[in-house]
Amino acid sequence: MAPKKLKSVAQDAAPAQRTGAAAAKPTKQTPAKPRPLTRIQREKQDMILEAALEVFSMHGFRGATIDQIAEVAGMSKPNLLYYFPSKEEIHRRLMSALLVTWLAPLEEMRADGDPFVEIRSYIRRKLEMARDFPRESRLFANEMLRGAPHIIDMIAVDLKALVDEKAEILLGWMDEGKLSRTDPYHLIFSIWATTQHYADFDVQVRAVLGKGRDGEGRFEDAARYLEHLFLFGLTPKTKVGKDAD
Amino acid sequence: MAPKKLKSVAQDAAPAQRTGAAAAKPTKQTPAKPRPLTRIQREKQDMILEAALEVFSMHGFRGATIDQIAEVAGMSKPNLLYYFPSKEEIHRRLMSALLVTWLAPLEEMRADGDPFVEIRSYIRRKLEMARDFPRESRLFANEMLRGAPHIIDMIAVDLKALVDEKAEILLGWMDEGKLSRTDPYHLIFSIWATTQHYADFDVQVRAVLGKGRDGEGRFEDAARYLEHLFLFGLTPKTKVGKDAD
DNA sequence: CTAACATTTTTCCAACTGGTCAAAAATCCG
DNA sequence: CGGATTTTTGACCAGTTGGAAAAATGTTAG
Repeated sequence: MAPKKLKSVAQDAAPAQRTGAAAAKPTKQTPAKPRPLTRIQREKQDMILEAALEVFSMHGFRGATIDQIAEVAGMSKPNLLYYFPSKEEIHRRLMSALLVTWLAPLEEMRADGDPFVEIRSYIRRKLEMARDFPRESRLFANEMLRGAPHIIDMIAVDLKALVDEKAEILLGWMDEGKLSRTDPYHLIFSIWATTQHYADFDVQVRAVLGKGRDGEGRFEDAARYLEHLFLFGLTPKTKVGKDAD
Repeated sequence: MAPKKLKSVAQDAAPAQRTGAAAAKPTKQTPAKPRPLTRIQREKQDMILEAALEVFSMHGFRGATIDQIAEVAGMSKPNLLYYFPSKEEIHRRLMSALLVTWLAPLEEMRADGDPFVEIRSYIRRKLEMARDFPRESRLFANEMLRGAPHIIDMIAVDLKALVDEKAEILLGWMDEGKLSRTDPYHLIFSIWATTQHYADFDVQVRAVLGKGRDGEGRFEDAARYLEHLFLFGLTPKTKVGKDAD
């Protein structure tokens, strides 16, 4: 229930070395002595990334400004730029951390589990993410809307591989008659779409549902509905006799 | 199949009267003599709106620039500003036209039709819109992601009213036992989510599905899958015996 | 042709943008 | 303490942004 903090994003990228052209070595990677990176540095970087998440997720990359991010992070623009070399770099860091987080729930789907249990808990995990990390969801959506310029590669490689793998599992279940036969890819798409909708289109959901039944109640309604939609939609005809509530 | 042009958006807003403070009357509306608006003016305005749709739908309001819109529209920035007083106004026009278009498919859902036929064709209409008007879908999504600052009122009033009405219809069908009993609001949300996903997350869908099966095939797969998902998920237990396909 | 009008282009501007830099201020550490 | 280092700040810059003015160029009716 309590939104556990996402794994800290910071890892290296020491403050911009300003001493001469020291760090200017265009060796692409500069792993020569990553310099431990003090606790304060990590904290500040996290504050910046947190603020950047807030701003990027609302306005997209181009619509966000460094000043705005700096203000939300509670520091001056030059100070922020002391910790990150550029706006792009902040975004990059945010995106690569996000991708890991975003793929995790699907990775957990196990071939040796019960199909319905696996799918149900996958849906629930995704729905929880939409509830607990709406900004991450919007950040992702913003990137997608723009054609995913910064992550298209990872999408086309890592994500595709993962989905291929899970689609195979789903197909296996269908072959065994444990699952109604449909397109496993579009099945996954529909889980993504329906769950993330509650984060990305939150305003609309709120406005349409009105005041009553907010927060947790809303979430439970959505969870119950989606469960109904997917499970009964996927129940193979042979097992249909089951009369659940 | 051929994406029929959306209704022309232009309606009034004559070229910015520059003669003195003529049009400066801050009376909010300036309907005093709308001036017929020549064919050429309407064409130019449409070109601008078309270009603006292209740009706004990719970069969001803040991320889009007038220069960019002007370039896409094939004219200079001041020339564009001759037809529209400001960037905001262009966006406003685009949004209000969009809302009408966006609500239309749901309005067609009739209480006196067959539930499954009605829902099926609603899904198909929405899916066709995602295919034929992806930019409109993304424009809408972009606005939602930012909290819908420009259309929250219409969402909370007109859209809500429409959804309330249709939810009532769905509830009626459920009462009559023609539809499995679930939350009608979340049902509508899930239709929106699953169909618009194909426009908004097109890059991802493409990347995951890979080269093969693009365009029409893709669309048909999605349509077939969604039909399966929703219809079987909504089939009341009493009618379940039907062994399709 | 020409006056009245519609359209387009050129020039300009103030505010904002991402980003730099040197100096000041904090902090660390022996 | 005092020097070295890290962090923060203020001034600054070149390019971009939304937009205004006005001059220049059509266009059209009489």
